[in-house]
Amino acid sequence: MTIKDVAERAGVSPSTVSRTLKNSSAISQKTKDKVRKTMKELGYVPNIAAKMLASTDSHAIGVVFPPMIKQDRHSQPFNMEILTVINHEAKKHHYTISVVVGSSITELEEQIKRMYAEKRVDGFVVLYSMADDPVQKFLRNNQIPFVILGTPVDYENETTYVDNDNKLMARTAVDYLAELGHRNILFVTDDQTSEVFLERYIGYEIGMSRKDLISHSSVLFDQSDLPNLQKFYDYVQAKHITALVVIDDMTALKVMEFFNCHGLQVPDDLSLVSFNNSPYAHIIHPYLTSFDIDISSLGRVTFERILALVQKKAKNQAKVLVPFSLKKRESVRDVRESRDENS
Amino acid sequence: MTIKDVAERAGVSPSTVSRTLKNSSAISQKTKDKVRKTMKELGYVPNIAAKMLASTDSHAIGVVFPPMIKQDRHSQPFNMEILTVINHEAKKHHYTISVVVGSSITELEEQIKRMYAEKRVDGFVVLYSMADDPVQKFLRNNQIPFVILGTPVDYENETTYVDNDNKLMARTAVDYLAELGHRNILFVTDDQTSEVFLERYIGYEIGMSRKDLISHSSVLFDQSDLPNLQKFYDYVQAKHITALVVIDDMTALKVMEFFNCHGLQVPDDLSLVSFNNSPYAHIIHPYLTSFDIDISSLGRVTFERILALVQKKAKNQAKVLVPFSLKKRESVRDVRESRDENS
DNA sequence: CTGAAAGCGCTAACAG
DNA sequence: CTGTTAGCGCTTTCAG
Repeated sequence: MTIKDVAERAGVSPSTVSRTLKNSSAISQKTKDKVRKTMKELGYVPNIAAKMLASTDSHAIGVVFPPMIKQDRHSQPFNMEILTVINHEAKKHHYTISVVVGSSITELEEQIKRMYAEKRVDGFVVLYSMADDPVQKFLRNNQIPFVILGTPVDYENETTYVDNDNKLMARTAVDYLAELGHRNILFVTDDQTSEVFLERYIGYEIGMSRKDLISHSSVLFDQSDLPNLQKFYDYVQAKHITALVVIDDMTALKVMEFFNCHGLQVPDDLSLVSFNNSPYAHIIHPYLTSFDIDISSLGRVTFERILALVQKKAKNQAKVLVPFSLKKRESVRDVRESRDENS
Repeated sequence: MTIKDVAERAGVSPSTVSRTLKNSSAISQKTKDKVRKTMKELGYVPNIAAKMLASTDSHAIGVVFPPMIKQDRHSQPFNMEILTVINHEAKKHHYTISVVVGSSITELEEQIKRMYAEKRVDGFVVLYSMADDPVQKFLRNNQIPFVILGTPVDYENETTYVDNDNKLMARTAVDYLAELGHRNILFVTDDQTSEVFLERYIGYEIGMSRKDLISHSSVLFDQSDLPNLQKFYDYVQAKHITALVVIDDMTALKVMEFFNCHGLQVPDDLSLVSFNNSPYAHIIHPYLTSFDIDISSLGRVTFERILALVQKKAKNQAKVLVPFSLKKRESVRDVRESRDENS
């Protein structure tokens, strides 16, 4: 089943068939219809290899996952969800998704280089962002189309990216907590290097200062680091912390568990808001108050952008911020009443 | 950078370079060395499209995920972990992984058909197994190489698959619980249609009958189905159930939470063993006693099999059972002492 | 053991 | 608006 067979059967030349495939405006509607009909009849499907060879584009996009350094990374439902959405969009446009996964940046880098050299993909979607990322550097230096799902650290004005407004989210978290009477609020994370942490932390700081509250350093929550855990606990007690903003739902769960073991209950003693609104938010009570980051939109827009780039329908840069929403559930308590009692 | 450039520079013909690439035995070692050296010098990377077109194989494998019907499916760390492992193996052999994900079987089917028609992949790895799966049927009918990660429902003797011995795992769970004095044991699942459920449930039944214990019907745990939840609770009370075997860690967590809300504690009132030993097993106390299914081996073996199939180095059928191990943690209690007291 | 040459199926000037 | 033709880079007979 080749283009030739179709051409012959339809009584036209191969190039006409090819043009019909691309829906070229240089072909009359009548001919197109005829050709399309015989394509259907013959069950013709274009051979990708030939198309790639002749046109040097592959109709495939590489999706680069963050390095799976810690086992925990695997458990972030985000990865699978975004893959599903992106793939769904890709399918609509007859694109295929190839993946780049690895346990180290180096591994990712090697794979990307090979994929690019082999011309297997037309461009990449990068699902993470961090400072001095060799992957990003390589893509940029070689002018390979890519879009970041996240906020770039460098070259922000030269790279296309889509993200939520992380700063605003964190500010919103602080505002919400402050409204309910919380004044001593802490930011907790499981990683202090990622750009998303940085953005959210800054948002927290801004939010705090706007409310004339003093912001604290972020605390790194690592289940295996007992001494620090102890310090964290003491700090919460000493500073009369009543609320925590936590980097993601899974970490929030762990934090909750930690305090629970030490006699502090969420939300009675400690309120908690986290990010992502993943399935983790509904597993155990209290269900988590969490920001919905709208993964569907993130994925859809991301694919639209990379498509525009590889098809050169877009100039080189664009940034898109996808709206979020706060899902209010059980992990936050209104502490105003106690204040009223005292006053 | 084409094969021609290399040929010219090395003073040989393009076909010699091509043969060197395939490490053909018809080329002298000396020539190979020379050619390889100049390939290095020139940084030559073969063009996949050309290779595909000429040889009709793509050096790519499609990985088919289970239909993401419920949001929860996204949260199974298994998917991401296995993808990482398979991709790692693929990389070693210079293969690329393309994914097939979707929210329905139909979506998966469409994608597979297209990928195959376009000759984008040489074969597939299917990460699930269920009765009357159109995907499997399509692959089988068209003689497309594929291996199932899981146990096939039909045509077991004609299809290559790799899995843990699910029956034996469930039996082992029962044995372990029985050893510690449990006699009334229930099997809990969140899905009664998958083959893995069936296998494990049968294993449970066998285990029970071997110990002369009466096995119960499996209970379907659905957080949103309150009436059934109530029946479940009553049943546990009425039958003096002391231990649960639960289909996976995430469900186990939910079950634990459910009983906790109703005043039954794990492991004091109820012991619990689950499957997969995923990160969920360590999030909150009591940490889960769970079967480690050795995802690394599963992934590695699976890729080996599909590679053998697409390279026709294997006959059409093989089954591999990967060993498992039981990680004993906090969710199971030894109840023998109380029995001793009574006797 | 090595080279020459004929494609693989499609695209994209270039003509008409 | 449509056909002709020359490749894209690699594989693979067929000769030698």
